[in-house]
Amino acid sequence: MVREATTEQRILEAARKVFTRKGMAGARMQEVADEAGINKALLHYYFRNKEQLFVGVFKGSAEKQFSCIWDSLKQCDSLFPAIETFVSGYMDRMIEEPHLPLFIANEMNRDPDGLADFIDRGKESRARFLRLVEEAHTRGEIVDIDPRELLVNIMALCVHPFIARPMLKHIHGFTDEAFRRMIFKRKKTVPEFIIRSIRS
Amino acid sequence: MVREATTEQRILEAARKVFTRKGMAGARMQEVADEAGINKALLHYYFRNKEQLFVGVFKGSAEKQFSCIWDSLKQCDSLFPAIETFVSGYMDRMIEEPHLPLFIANEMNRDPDGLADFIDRGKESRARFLRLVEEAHTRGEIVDIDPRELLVNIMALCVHPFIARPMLKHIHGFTDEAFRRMIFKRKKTVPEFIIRSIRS
DNA sequence: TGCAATATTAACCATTTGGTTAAACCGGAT
DNA sequence: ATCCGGTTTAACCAAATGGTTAATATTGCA
Repeated sequence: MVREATTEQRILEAARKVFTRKGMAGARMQEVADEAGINKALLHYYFRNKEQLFVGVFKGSAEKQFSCIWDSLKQCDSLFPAIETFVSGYMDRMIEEPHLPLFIANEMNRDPDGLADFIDRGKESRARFLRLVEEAHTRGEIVDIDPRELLVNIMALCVHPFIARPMLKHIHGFTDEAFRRMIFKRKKTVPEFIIRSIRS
Repeated sequence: MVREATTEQRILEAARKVFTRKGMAGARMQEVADEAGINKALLHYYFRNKEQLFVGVFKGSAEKQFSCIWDSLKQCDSLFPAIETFVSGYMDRMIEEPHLPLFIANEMNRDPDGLADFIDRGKESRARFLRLVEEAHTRGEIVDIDPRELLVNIMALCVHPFIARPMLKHIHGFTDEAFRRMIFKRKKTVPEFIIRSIRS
């Protein structure tokens, strides 16, 4: 029952694999073509050039990443469950595509202005989360903390293991499976760590 | 009174600038030569090829980074001051070279096995820190937490702003100066955030 | 001074790589 | 069957890029 993908989809999927692993600078058009099982010229038939293909990949990946993360918050209307949901959803997403955070960070660093538009997805949910923090503080549930700073801290605790994965694997001698287990453990311990810190 | 640097040092310094900004894949030998103000062939005179030059840069940068961070801990013999010292030292170091964390993460991701040796610097200090955590827990000063997980959390909170810098700058509309101010603020708030969470 | 070793350069080379072109393929409408 | 548009490919091209070479400049020293 698998609808066979269109050529354009096959290309985008192959490009996603190659670009997220090697980055824009390290990726080779020939490698994308091989991965997709097509002739290199077809890449230029569907996407004018490497830049266009890259943008197609980055846009899709970044928007999916951020919408996934933020949309999970829509049901939450109190802070602590929101934090739990956010962390859990974020980590689930990154387990699916462990290379994505580093890829996005990297390319944003290379071309901040050109790519800025693609990371705006989920702005409303983000604003809503910041409001949840303020309200929780008003109700005296949490200590006084800059909501944006709290958000940075939460994202830091979620993302960092995936950014530092090769180093963690080397220092701790993690296998892929052990790394996965650590992430699963963190789905519980990270929200606990955060909430212990801010609960008043 | 500035001792004029040797050509090899000039090359390494130029290469450091280019490599840390563009990465191994994105860096161009010609650009390094231009940055150093010398002929491209000289690069191959002092360093056999791009890979060797890259290794020279990475080794120096990574070892300086990690030794800086860990050596700052040597005087501390209780946990909370150690955390304050660690965070403060880490951030000072990264303000000097904001691109380094992403560079290291990126290249470790590209060639984990080949570069693993260069990130081992400071192993003893690291072990000592883990012991400090255990002792603090034994004395009942902190809650029960996996010391390695605590360390990951601390590093996450230090490093993440530099990894996500372009995104933070875009979302929060930070200028370079505003970003610096945020980091300086975090030198105080991050240790507070951590200690609030683990103090029992 | 002059010579030998080292340092530096301009010119060049081979390969890689993004991109183009013209021809072939293929499915559907006439 | 045949024509036609969109699709796919093999072959090709020019620029970029890492690397080499042979000649020149510089330095230290006998």
